[in-house]
Amino acid sequence: MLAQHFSTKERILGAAEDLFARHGFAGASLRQVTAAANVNLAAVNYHFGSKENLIEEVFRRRLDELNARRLAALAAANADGQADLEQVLAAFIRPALELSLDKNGGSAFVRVLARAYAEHNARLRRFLSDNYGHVLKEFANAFARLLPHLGKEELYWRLDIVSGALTYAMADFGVIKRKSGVSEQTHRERAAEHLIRFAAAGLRAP
Amino acid sequence: MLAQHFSTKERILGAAEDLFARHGFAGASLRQVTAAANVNLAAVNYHFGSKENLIEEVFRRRLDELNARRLAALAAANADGQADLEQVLAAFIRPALELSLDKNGGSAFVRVLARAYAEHNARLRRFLSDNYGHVLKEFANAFARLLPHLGKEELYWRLDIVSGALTYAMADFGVIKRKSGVSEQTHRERAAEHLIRFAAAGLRAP
DNA sequence: GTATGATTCAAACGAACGTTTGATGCCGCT
DNA sequence: AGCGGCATCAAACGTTCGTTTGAATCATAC
Repeated sequence: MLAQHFSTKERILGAAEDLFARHGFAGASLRQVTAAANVNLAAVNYHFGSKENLIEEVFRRRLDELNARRLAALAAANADGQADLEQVLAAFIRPALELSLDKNGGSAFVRVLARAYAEHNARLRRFLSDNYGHVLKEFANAFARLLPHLGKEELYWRLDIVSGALTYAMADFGVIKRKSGVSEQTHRERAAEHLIRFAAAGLRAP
Repeated sequence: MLAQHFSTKERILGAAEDLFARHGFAGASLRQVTAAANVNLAAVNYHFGSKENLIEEVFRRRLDELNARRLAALAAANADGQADLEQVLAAFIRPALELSLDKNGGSAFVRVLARAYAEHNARLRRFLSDNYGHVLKEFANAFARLLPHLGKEELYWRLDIVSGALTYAMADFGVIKRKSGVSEQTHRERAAEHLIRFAAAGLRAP
């Protein structure tokens, strides 16, 4: 399945990402994963220790970069004076879009991320909040500065709605189907544009 | 677990709904379900034929009523003259809210519904589109009349975002935690209010 | 009261699961 | 050449999975 010039660990991570996206964490077996990765069944427990650890590594591999990109984009937006709402939204949304366009399984990962929300699994939520928490805080602060008329609770509600819409849209759960003449890249870029416009108006609501 | 005065079928459906919400379709076993329902393991295959059929029945039981309520609310909103955007949004969102407040597992079901989106399972998607399709069409028409400045494609994108945000918010995936002084009912009603305000502004965006 | 059909039951089916084992291959070292 | 360690391998571990079976139990009708 995956090219031979990737290491065993990388091939497992890639195959796991793809199969977790398609069948869920419980629904994808290590036998399916190792078969798709063209490695021995025992390799998962040798390199990762357990299936649970493998799941966490699938997240860590992508989230580290996603978080870094989001913070960098936010810093860049703030660098030239006060950023406007659309710029901050873009700093949050565009890195997720770019990730979803990554050649090596990025589009699978955004769907895995959406599944993580559906799993109320305590260990996974804790892991994600440890890796995500400070990023969300930074963005909440940026939004609070731009929307001073909103109370703190009101703001949190709206940001929650935004991340829900983002998760759902990037994971392609909706009914909108990509038209045959439109490339996957263009399709997702349009999704991001619509999302930013919609979210900006929603956040500005009185 | 479930009260004894419910029939075997109903007890299975209730327990399945709860466990599917908590562990997913693959993650919840029929042994867990039948133990929680206090029925024999073989009862699932006797009454439903298979696990897949049981999953579909879990959906059918709730969706029939959810769809009927949404259409009734839409008709009522249109009855007294032209409904405004908030009324049509409420006709879509409030029935989902009421369902989530249902004493007998409604809040579990909205989470099951969110899982259904994450599963790209072809059979399940087909089943849902068969049972959901005409309702979404009706609402799309109502929104189109209220937002004539939006092109058809633009409108569909935005409705997709709205249903994503709704699914996510009702399933309680976000970081917003219910405050200790606030009842579950109040918490969800506030979520619906925020959602309607946010979505109305987003849909009206130029 | 007994025959009939629907339901429930304990037990078992083969298949698939995550994990472990111990042997074998491979590579850089002295 | 021989050693030491990582890495890979086929095979097996015990457990759990969805499903099936055939007997026991229940309710209803005559």
